Amino acid sequence: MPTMTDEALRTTLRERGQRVTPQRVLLLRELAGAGHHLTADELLLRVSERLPALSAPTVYATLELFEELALVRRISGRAGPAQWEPVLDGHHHFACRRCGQVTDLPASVPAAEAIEAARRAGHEPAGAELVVSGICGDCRAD
Amino acid sequence: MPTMTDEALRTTLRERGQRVTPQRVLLLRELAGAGHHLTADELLLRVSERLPALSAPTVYATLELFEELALVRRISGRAGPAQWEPVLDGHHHFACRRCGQVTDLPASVPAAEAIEAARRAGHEPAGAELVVSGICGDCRAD
DNA sequence: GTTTTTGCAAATGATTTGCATGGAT
DNA sequence: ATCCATGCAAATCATTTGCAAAAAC
Repeated sequence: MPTMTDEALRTTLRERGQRVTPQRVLLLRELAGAGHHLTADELLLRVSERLPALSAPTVYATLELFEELALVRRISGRAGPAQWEPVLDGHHHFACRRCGQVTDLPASVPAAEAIEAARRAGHEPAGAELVVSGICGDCRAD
Repeated sequence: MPTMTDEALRTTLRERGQRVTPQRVLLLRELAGAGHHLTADELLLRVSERLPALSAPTVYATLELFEELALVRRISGRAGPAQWEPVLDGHHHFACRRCGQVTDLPASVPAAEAIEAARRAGHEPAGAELVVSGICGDCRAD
C-alpha cells in the first residue's frame, strides 16, 4: 500500500495550484518507497541516481512543500539533520536520548483528546506523532 | 510545582558522577522558571544577565546532559533552532506546518501502548511527547 | 507568453570542536 | 592533586537565499 500514487500526487499539486515536476514526483516516490525515514541529504543522493542534476535547495523546498500538503512529516526529538518520512497512521517513534537514533514503534495512540485540544485552541490539526524517548537497546548494552 | 529544586538537581548530578556547577544550576532554574520552551540562544541570553561569562558551548553541552538525565527535552516537529523545556507530564505540543510555531496543548495522552512497544523492542523508555501538526490559528486567518 | 521551479554559488546560522584555563571534587 | 567543565576562537555542516536559465502551465 503505497502512501500515494504518482497520479494522486499530480492531482493534489494541481488542486493547490502547484506545478507537477519530475523532481517532485521522483522525490515523493523515493521517500514513500524507502520504507523508513531519510535525511534530505540521503534522499538527494538516492534520487540523484535518476536525476543527476537534482540540487539540495530543490530537495529542501520540495520537502517543505510536501510537509505543508501533509504528504510527509519531519521527524522529531533528535539532534542532527532533520529526517523525513511519508505520512502513515499508527506509526510512531522512539528517540534515544544518548545516541539520537530514531526507530519506528508500531502502536496506535489515542490522540483524540490532544487533537480536540488543538482544535479548541483555534488550530486546524491534521495529524499526530508520538515520540517516546529513553535509552535505546544499543546504548543500554554499553 | 517547580520541575526540580536546586537541591534535587545537585543530588541527581552527583548520583551520576557529574559535577555541580553554577552554570548547570542556573540553566535548569531558568528553563524551569521560564514557563515555556526556549532556544539555546534565548536561554543563554537570559542566564547571561546573572552569569555574564556564560558561553554557548556550555549551554549546548548542559542541555544535552540534562536531556540524557531526563530533566529537559528537546521539542520537535519544527524547523529552525531546537527548543527546550523542562520535562512535565500531560504537556504536549501543536506544531504549525506553515509557520513552524510550536504551542502547548494541555491534554493527557494514553501512551502506554507505545511505551510498551518500545520496551518490547528492547529500549528503555522514559517519557513520551505527542506532537499534533496542522495549520495554526494565525496561519488560518490569512 | 507568463509565472513558477530549478540549479548554481554563496551566505547564513545553529551547533560542535580543539585546546588552554579555572573550578569542583 | 586530579580530572572534569568552562570559555574562547574557529570550524563544521545543514539549510537558506539571490539570481539567471529552464520548464510547466
